[in-house]
Amino acid sequence: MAELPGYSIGEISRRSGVKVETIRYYERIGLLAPPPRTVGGHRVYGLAAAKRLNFVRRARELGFTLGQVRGLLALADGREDSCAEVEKLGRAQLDATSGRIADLKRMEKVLAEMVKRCSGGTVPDCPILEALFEGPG
Amino acid sequence: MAELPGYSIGEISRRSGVKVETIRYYERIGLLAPPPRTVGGHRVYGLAAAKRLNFVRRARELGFTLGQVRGLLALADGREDSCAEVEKLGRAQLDATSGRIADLKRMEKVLAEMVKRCSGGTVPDCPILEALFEGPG
DNA sequence: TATGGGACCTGTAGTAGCTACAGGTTCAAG
DNA sequence: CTTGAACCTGTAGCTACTACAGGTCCCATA
Repeated sequence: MAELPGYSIGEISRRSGVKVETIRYYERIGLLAPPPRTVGGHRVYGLAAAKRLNFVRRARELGFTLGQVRGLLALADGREDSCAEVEKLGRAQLDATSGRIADLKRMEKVLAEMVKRCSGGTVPDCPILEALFEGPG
Repeated sequence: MAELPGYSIGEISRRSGVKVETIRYYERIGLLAPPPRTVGGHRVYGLAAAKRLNFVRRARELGFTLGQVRGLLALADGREDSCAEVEKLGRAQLDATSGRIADLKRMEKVLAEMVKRCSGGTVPDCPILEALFEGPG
């Protein structure tokens, strides 16, 4: 009976791009199933773990919260007709992202205006501070 | 000797748009000077406090961290030739904001692509989940 | 086979920036 | 004078990690 190849947490970290501490954290909060251990207590992973962690990392990079990632993983696991659900989550995330961009663009505009007004040289009263004090309330 | 008008924390909260708990929090972390109290222990503020809190709120809305806000307030207080410093902070914040927008736009693009691919109807294997599993590593 | 040192282990505490209690006191209107 | 809304303190919780401290394990080399 051939042994399955086993990977240490460090190895799986390298393969997934998720830090060792973060992997342990994910296990602690129940996002990841606890893997088997060596006699000495070290975690031993299969390649599926790296795939799963890669999924988590990607989703996090796209702005999904860990709660949402949990949902996505559940959908991915029990796969019957989950696609519509997944699409809903994806769409919601897309909307949230677009909204966040709009917010930041407004901020960017105000900041650019502030900085521009400041660039005029030495001003007695700082226009940036004025802008912050006098801005809409 | 006329008494200065005094405002309760709730009043100042309404005037500044900063929540009561948050005002107390700001005081606790030393962002705000502790105001005088009534005999019974209630905080009594002047209008300057509302102005300052308004400043903080505006700066926070523009994405400055509390540490940066602390810096801005210090610059605003000791006002001699601080304008250049303030401009530097503003410019840095502008850059950070632009960078964040660029990040989010990348995310938005990927999400939009994922969702679009999903919209084709009933698909056997969910393209969103695929994208998350198979994405760049 | 002994050993050195890097990788691993657990558990706890810290980060930002609030928010939400619990359990009590004060203030102001009626 | 009574009621009840607003205030008080102090602590714990939230998200998503990150950083220790203080120990143990694994394995390549001598």
